[in-house]
Formats: sequence, C-alpha cells, structure tokens
Amino acid sequence: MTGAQERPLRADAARNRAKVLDAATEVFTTRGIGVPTEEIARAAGVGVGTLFRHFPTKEALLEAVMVRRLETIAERTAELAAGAEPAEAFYGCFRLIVEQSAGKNEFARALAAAGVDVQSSLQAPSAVIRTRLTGLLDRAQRAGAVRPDLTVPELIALLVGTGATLEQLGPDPAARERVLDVLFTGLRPR
Amino acid sequence: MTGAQERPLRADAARNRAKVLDAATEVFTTRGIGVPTEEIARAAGVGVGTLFRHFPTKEALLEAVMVRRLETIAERTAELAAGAEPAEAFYGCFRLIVEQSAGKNEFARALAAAGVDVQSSLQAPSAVIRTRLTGLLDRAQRAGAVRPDLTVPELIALLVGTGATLEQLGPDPAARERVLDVLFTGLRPR
Amino acid sequence: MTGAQERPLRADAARNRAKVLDAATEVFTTRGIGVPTEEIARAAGVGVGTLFRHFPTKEALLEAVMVRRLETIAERTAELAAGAEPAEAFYGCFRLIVEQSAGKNEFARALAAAGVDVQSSLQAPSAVIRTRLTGLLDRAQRAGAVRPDLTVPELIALLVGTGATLEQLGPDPAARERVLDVLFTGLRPR
Amino acid sequence: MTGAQERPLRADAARNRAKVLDAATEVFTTRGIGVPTEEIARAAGVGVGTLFRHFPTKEALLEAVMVRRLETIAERTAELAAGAEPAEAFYGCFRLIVEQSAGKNEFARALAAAGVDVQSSLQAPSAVIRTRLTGLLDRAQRAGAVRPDLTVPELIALLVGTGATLEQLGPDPAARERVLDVLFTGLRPR
DNA sequence: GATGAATGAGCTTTCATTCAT
DNA sequence: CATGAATGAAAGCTCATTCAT
Repeated sequence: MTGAQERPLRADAARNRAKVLDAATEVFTTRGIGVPTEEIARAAGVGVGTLFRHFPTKEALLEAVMVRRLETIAERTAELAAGAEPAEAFYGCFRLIVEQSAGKNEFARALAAAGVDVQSSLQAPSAVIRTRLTGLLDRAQRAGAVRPDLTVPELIALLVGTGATLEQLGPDPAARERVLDVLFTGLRPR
Repeated sequence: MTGAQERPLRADAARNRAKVLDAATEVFTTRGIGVPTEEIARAAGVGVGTLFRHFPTKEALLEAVMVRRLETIAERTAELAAGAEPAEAFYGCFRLIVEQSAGKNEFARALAAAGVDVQSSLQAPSAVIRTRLTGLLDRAQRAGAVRPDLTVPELIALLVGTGATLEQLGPDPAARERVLDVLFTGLRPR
Repeated sequence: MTGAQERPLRADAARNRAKVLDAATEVFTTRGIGVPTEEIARAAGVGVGTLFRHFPTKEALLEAVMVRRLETIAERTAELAAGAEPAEAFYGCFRLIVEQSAGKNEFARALAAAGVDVQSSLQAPSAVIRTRLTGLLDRAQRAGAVRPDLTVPELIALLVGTGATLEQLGPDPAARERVLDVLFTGLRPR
Repeated sequence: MTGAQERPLRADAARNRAKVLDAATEVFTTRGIGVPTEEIARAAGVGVGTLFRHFPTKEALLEAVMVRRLETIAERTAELAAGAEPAEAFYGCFRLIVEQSAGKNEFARALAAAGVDVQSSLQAPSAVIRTRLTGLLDRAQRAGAVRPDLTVPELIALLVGTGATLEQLGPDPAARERVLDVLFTGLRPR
C-alpha cells in the first residue's frame, strides 16, 4: 500500500518513469525548481512527451519527487527504529532525516505556492513518517533520552530547520558535528 | 549608510523608490518570488517603467530588499549589543534575527541561483552583521554564556536554520518558545 | 462498392476498421473535429496503433467518414428515386439529404482547409450522388415540379445551405417544416 | 453603449488593437480558425505579446472578430431599414446579411465548441440585430411582402443557411441571383 | 521622470504519428 | 496484427525588459 500502481506498468514504461524521476530529483536539487521541463527530459534521456505522459504537470513531477524522498526516509527510519534502543534510534533517525532533507524545503514551498493540495498526495508517506516519529519520540522520552515537553510538530519543525542549517553550513564534517551537537544537547532533558 | 548616495535623488523619485521597496518586501514575503514584476509595481502604485528605472533588474530589486532587511537587522542588533550584558545581548540578538528572517532563505537561494554575486552586493551590510555577530559571540563565550567551540559560520547557519524552524512551526507562542529553548540550551556550555 | 477491397482483410481487422469508423462518425459529429485521435480510438475500443493502421492519417479518417456518409446517402436516394413519380422523388431526396447532412459542412471545410484533394477521394461517391441528383432534377423539371432554370451546382449549394439552416434551427418540427416549405415553394415554377 | 471601453485607450494601443482585429478577420476568414496566433500577430505587424495584451485568449480574439462583424451588420441594416418601404428594406437586409456572413458560421461554431458563454459577449450586438430583424420582419409581413407564419428564429436560421449556400456556390453572379430568387420567392406569401 | 504598451524569448502542455513490445 | 508508450514539433500563453508617449 506504499505505492501500488493501477496497472503493473510495462517494463520500458517503468524504466522511463524511474529515469525521469531520478533526473528530476537530481536536477531540481542541484539547479533549483526553475529549470525547464525540457531540460529534465533531456537529462533523463527521454522526450518531453514521455515526461508529461508520466507526470501530467510539472507540479505533479515535483510532487512525485517529494513523495519518493519521503518514502525513502520512511523506509530507512523503519530499519533504524527496528533494532536499536530508544535513544540511539531517535538520534539516529534525526541524523538520517536532516542529512537527506537537503533541498526538501524548497520543494515543499514550491508546491504550497502552486496551491497543490499537498495534504492529499503527500499525506500517505508523510503520515507514515509522522507515525514513526511519534513512536520514536515517545519511546525516547520514556527512556529519558529526550526532554519530555517536546511535541511532534516541534520535532518536525526542528528537523526541517536543521536540514536548512546543514545546507547553509556546507560540507565541513567538524562544523556539521558541532551543530548537531548543539541540537542534541538541547534536546536532552536538562 | 542608509543606502542611497550617488546623486541626491529628487524628492518624489526617492518616495517612489521607497514605495517600490516596501511593496516588494511585502509581496515577495507573502506570495513568493514568482510574482510578476508588474504586480509589485501595481502594489506600489507606480508603473513598471518606474520600477525598472530604480531597479534595473528583478534580481536587483530582490537584492535591495535583502540589503534593507540586513541593514534593519544590523541596526537593531547594534542597539541591543550596545547596552546589555553579554549573555542577554547574544540571546536577544539571536531571537531578533530568527524572528526577522522569515522567508529570507528563499531570497538568498533565488539570488544565488540567478548567479548574482551575492557576496559583492550584500557584502557591505552582511559584513556589518558578521562583525557584530563575531563580537557578540566572542563576548558571550568569554562570559561563559555560550559554548566555547562554536564558530561564527556555525552560528550563522544556526540562525538561518532556526528561522526555517520557526517558519515551519507557525505562530503558536508556546511551541516557538520551546523550540528556542532547545536551541538556547544547546548553545550553553555544558 | 462498400469501400474495402485491395486485399480481403481478415475478419477481425475488418471488424476493427468498422468500429473505428463508427466511433469516428459519432465523435466527430457530436464533439467536433478537434478531438484527439486517442479519444476516438478509446471510443472504438482499440489502441491508437490500430486506428493508424487502418487510416494512415487523421485526415484519411475524416475522409473515410465522409465517404461512408455520402455512400449512405447515395444508397437511400437510389431507393427513393427508383419507385416514385418525379416530384415526390425530388422533394423526398431533398428532405433526406438535408436531414442527413448535419455537420457535414464542417467536415468538408476541414478537409478543404487541410488541402486534401477532396475531389479525388470523394469523387467516386459524390459523382454517384451528383449523377443521381442530375437525374432527379432533370425528371422533376420535365414534369414541371421544379423551376426549369435551376442547375445542379445550385441545387447542391441549396442542399448544403438548407442543412445548415436546419442545424441552426434546432429540433422543433413545426419550424423545420416551415423552413422546408419556404425552400420547396421557392423551388417550384411560378 | 455599443462598444464603450473602460478607458479611452492610448492612440497607439487603439491603432494596434485595430490592426490585430483586421488581421484576424482576414486570416480567420481566408485560412480558417486553425492558424497559429503567432501568424495573426505577424500579419498584423505586432508581437504575440501585444496580441495577447488586447485579447487575453485566442477565443477572445475570435469573439471580438464576431462582435465587430455583427456590429457592422447592425449598422448597415439600420441605414437600410431607415429610409425604405417595408419589402425593399426586408429583402435588402436579407441580401446584405447573407453576403456579409461568409465564414461567420465557422466562428460561431468554434466559439460554441470552446464553451464560450456566447450569450454574454455576443448578446449585446446580436440583440440589436435580432431587434432590427424583428422589426423588419414584422413590417414586411404587415405589408404583405413576407408570408405571415414565418418567425424570427426561422428567419435567422434561413439567413445562416443562405450564407452557407452562397459560400458553397462560389462567385458566379447569375447562380447567386438564382439561389436568392428561390429563397425570396419562397418567402413571399403564396 | 513617469507611464504602460510593445516585445519576443521561453515555458508548459498537447497531439498526430511512429515503433518497440 | 494489436497495443499503447515514446516522440517532438508546434501551440497557447507569460513575463522581464524596453521605449514611445
């Protein structure tokens, strides 16, 4: 139920869909949202028509990229959450999400600005993540690894913001570590 | 240091420039960067021609909006920094900046994407801010109010990210306070 | 003379050709010429590929639709012309054609605009009709049922125009009758 | 009240609007509705942008062309209707309209197909014409020059259809005269 | 100086037609 | 042979920027 298609989708069609999605993710992330659809098609090695057959709108493409990202995050958090003690699971997932989420904000904003019903299409995967985060936070708080007054919306906002922080900061590992340490220290019960 | 020099600029021209700048700030912030230039002109109550006379490019307008924001921030931080003990000055400025900076990221990104030499045009005001931040951080660290390993670039990244966090979080004051408390706790020496 | 010769055409292929032709007639008539080819294929219950195998061009399909219409008209006029006295035959055929020809003009125009050699492809069936009309007119004129100065091209133009009149008029039977009465009165010798 | 603009419209703007309208009338009539908007702009000697500034949609342009045609017809019928005895006025206007209306049907159909609210935008001028036609028909019927059972909708349908007849017929004056004579004879009381 | 009409490159999207499956 | 995914030329429309009024 994570991504069931209507019909199985022909082999080559699926391949092209994936190529487009990959190219879009790459291009949107590196060069921003303003890039012409045609460029993305070219990067994917398909014609514009093909792109539009799979994603009837540029918006729809953006949406699909986000959905896939969220799904990826959901999967990885599931693995992490499975076999680990509460604190490790929580902070591990935090790390995972903020590393993955570079550029995510821009997408969300663009979608929102375009008036997409972000709720409906992203709700499924983001609900999964939200549920997972709720569980992680709860367990960690009960284990005394996270301050008890923090709520899920605040956690999500912090994830988004920390993503932005890291994006702004650049690649220096020591600096990134220091910034995460600030966050993690602040998240622990005093 | 308020911005305009070159030539004194006629009274009505200056008034128009200000009207455009105000309108642009308002419109860009509320409706995003994609809004047509003409809309901004209309919001300012002038013709597009006038707008382009003052800001030869849409980019230039965006830049000007950012510059003014930074200048505003610089001024206010100056006031705060002046008569206050180190800890209060530092945390007060942090608050001030993150509250002010809603939407700032989008601007910065847009400018960067457009290939503007963000450094050169924003350098003056951002250098002022950077200097001020350096001073604030330094004083606060020496007073034992901020962990000593934090550097200025990390502080700036945290300011940007915390702005994003608050933007994501919405207006609930309790939640905002909690989030800031996480940050401030994390920033203190253990 | 039903259309298909060249090669016998397999049974299912012939069935598909007919399905496409029926669907095209229906769709073109009700929704205009602008409908995407794919829609017609869907209405016919076949893939686009099949459609294009039978009609190498959208134009060709339009043409085929018109040809079949003309053929239908030709057949019916034949029946009417066979066993009836001149006046009845003439006015009966006039009625028949103008009732049948709703929307036909649009096709003809579309074909002409597309630069199709309307003459060559439609010549066979329209020659049949023209011959029949010539006979009908001639007999009716000799019987004193139609004014003697009217020529075949004028008759055809009047048929086309009366079709348009009825199309414009809508379904009210009394009004349609009145309009036809105007025409028929005008067609009789003074 | 026949065509009042919001603001007087600058001299050059009015000139361009007229040029576009002329070109559109010409091009639509001779080459059909399918012609690219850009072609019309070129024919008018302006850029596409200018065209779209005046007519925000291709549909709107079609509409405007029709409106102007109807207005022209309305004016001319007014002149004719003014100083003439009933029969002459009626048959004169009939002639005038069917000569003018070449290609009009195609426009009307295109508009209808596009789902334009034909009523609202064309109502004003077409109401004028309808009123005029009502008056002409009424006077002619009272003068015994037209069969008394004919109604206005039927008259309009006949005008449309006769336009189509003439268009189909081509330019031969004798043939056109003969066709009109059929109509006019049919329209007289028997 | 101010205005807003004109410009046209560029963007998203459609659709007749081809061709791998 | 049938299918429908792929193609890409072309269409309609937008918008930053220029320039006559």
